[in-house]
Amino acid sequence: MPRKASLPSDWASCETGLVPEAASGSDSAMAQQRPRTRIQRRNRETILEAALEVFSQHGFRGATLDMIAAQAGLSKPNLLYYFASKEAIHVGLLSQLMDSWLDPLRALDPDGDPTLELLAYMRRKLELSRDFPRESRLFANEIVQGAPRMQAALATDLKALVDEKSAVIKAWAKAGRIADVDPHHLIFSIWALTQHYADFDVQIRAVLGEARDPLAEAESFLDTLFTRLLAP
Amino acid sequence: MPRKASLPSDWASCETGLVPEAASGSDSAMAQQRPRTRIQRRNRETILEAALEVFSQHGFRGATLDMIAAQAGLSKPNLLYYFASKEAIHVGLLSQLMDSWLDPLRALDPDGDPTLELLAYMRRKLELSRDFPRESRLFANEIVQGAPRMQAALATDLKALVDEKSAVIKAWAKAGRIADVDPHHLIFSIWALTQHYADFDVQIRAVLGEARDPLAEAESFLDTLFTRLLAP
DNA sequence: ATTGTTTTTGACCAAATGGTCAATCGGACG
DNA sequence: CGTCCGATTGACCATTTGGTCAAAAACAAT
Repeated sequence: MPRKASLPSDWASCETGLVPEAASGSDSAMAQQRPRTRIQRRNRETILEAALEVFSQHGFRGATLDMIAAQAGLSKPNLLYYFASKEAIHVGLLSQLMDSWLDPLRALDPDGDPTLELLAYMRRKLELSRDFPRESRLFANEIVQGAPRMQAALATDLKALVDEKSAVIKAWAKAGRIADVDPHHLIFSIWALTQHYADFDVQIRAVLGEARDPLAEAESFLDTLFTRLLAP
Repeated sequence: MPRKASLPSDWASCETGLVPEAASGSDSAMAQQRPRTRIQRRNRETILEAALEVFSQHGFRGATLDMIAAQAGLSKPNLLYYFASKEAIHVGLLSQLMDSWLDPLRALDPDGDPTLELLAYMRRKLELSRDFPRESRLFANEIVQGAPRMQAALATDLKALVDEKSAVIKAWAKAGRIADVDPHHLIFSIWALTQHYADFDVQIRAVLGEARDPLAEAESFLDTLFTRLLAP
């Protein structure tokens, strides 16, 4: 697993509610879409990376175009050459993120061993907290403030996926293969417990003090927790 | 338990790291301290209440003095008559909050029944999420952004209290009265799971859809979760 | 080179925002 | 009623900030 990496991206300076990478086929008609030149792709990438750093640390309002420009090593007008507005950068980041954020849940296999599948899901989420804390905080910032730019995506895509997987979990419970717990809240608990280690990092480190590895300890603790919770 | 209430407050427009209500005894020497007139107490209260509403919804940078003034029904210069600056309001709110936030943990009784005590602690925290979601979000906002105005308090008071209670829990575990889990991470898990329902409220409601009571369901789910986790 | 297109930027702008201040208001008390 | 002091505010100010624009570089293709 990579310690520091970045997730995929796309062009669209317009509002992509949560549109995946698909539907890119036609490169013909309609104004410009998707990165054209290599330099465009590179600079958009640079800007999003810089914006992630700044937005995740200061929130949307707390971040300024100047900060992002400085972080990206570009001039402010140049940012706005690639993105229509500050908001467009933020939305770009968010929609890019949403997808990768749900992948671990998508990977939950209905045909696998219930407990192992759920534990694996928890571990994958914990890895995201370890490897992509900035993404986690960006998301947290957005949600805590009422998800002004994501509500739609939450109520449609997210809900759909969670409902689907909840049905799987419910079936497992009915079959007596795991304990009979509410699937939705089980998923919430995985989110809460794993993301907490990224979002509340400062608090956790302040309490634990130096010389401890919160994420490593978390893994074994959460392993125990969910193993006991799910035991039929 | 009150559905909507407010937590205690204090004057001090200066930075009260996290000073409790105590040490108020002398009302004599030293410049003005504490509310003098009734009207002052009332207005400071009004401002803090308004600020809580605004800060918790928009974060520190996202909130403006005009918003707070409007919410409080006061003029902007009037706000600044009662508080030295925007930051002073925020700090006032935070230090006032910290205390009430830790009360549930303080109440953990070393002489009580281990499982019942921990379950009661969890329930008390969940009640805070239900009755004081704005306070929870204010706190979350601050921590997610690196706790720029609270780090000191976290590393001293919070750590001290958590360490103290962790020792109690560890003793319970050693005595075989509860399962042998890491006390710090047990406490983290209680924080994560209970605060999640306040901080990520929009997400939870978006996923569950209307006509469900997240907090009520959470109580029985978390009851099950911690009961199973702690069973010796 | 020359021309046409894409990038880049210095100089600006209007709105928002935290904060100040002198002047006014209001009520308690003599 | 008049005085005094705390409370209130309209008008202002300096800075920040998202965003624009025309002109200058870079670059690509002929």
